[in-house]
Amino acid sequence: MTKVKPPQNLRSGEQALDAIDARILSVLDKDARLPMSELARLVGLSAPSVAERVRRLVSDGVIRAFTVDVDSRALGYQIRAMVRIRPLPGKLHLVEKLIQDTPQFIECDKVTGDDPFLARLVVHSIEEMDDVLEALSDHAVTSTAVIKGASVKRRIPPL
Amino acid sequence: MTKVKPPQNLRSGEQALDAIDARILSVLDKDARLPMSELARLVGLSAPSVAERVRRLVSDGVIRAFTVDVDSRALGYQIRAMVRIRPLPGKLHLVEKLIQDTPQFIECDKVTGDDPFLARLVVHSIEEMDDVLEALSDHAVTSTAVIKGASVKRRIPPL
DNA sequence: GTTGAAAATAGCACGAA
DNA sequence: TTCGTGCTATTTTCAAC
Repeated sequence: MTKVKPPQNLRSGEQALDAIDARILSVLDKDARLPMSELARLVGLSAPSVAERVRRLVSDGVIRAFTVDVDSRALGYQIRAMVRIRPLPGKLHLVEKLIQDTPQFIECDKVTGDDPFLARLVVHSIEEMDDVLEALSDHAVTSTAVIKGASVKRRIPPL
Repeated sequence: MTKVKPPQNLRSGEQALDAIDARILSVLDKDARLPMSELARLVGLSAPSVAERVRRLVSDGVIRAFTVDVDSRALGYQIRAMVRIRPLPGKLHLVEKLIQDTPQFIECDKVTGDDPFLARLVVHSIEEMDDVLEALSDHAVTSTAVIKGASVKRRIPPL
């Protein structure tokens, strides 16, 4: 039996992106405020064409939003950490709500495995980190890994 | 001895953001392509004023970039996972390079603790996940937690 | 997808609070 | 300093092709 690469799994009703869409995404990923006129120049199309393509990428859900990359350190949050959170029996939903209501958790995924939550935490100081984690300690066990740096900065998936 | 809340830790030469800057960040976080004129309307200032503030936020490094939030699922990457990666002795840098050279890893933090790397993985299928993880298996031990959903979608830190 | 015109927007200089 | 006004250049949008 020959092993074959599976085809790209596209959601129903979708078209694969062509090379120009890929370039558009790549350029917008670096600077989403680029004027359509210049984006057009970069991808070798007219401005109305790229504007239409961008609109299509948005309505297709490929582009979920145009947003800003905010540097939490520039805001004084000098410590970042990834926190694995394991609620005590019966406390899953309470803990999830606590996480959501703690603004220092700027991201939290629900995952499989021993620890149902994996959250990204930003704090100004070790003391603040302790405050946040202690607030969970009656309801969950946490494992904290301080972020020392990034090997891969957020990037778009291969197109 | 009285315990006091530490002051907000600002980087040297920086000013705290005022309420209007906070609103600007909050609005741009939702739609970074908003015209300055409308952003101005939303925060109650004139267009040149907000444009100047946005420029200042960029040059101060608070806004690192304007970018797009791309939905990996809309691109066919139907499985996301967080992978903890522990290189075998002496293979730290080799493994880091392997991660960087694997485009399905769309993010990777270097963290303290038993597992030096924590990476976000997107794949089209379980088979593709196996391919990616197997490529690491000679040089590292991995622990994979499949993402079932998000409790907290990426948001900006409290201002 | 392209071109060209109209409308909206951004950028700049200057004045006011 | 920080914000507002008026002008000009650029950009976006919509039409027709």
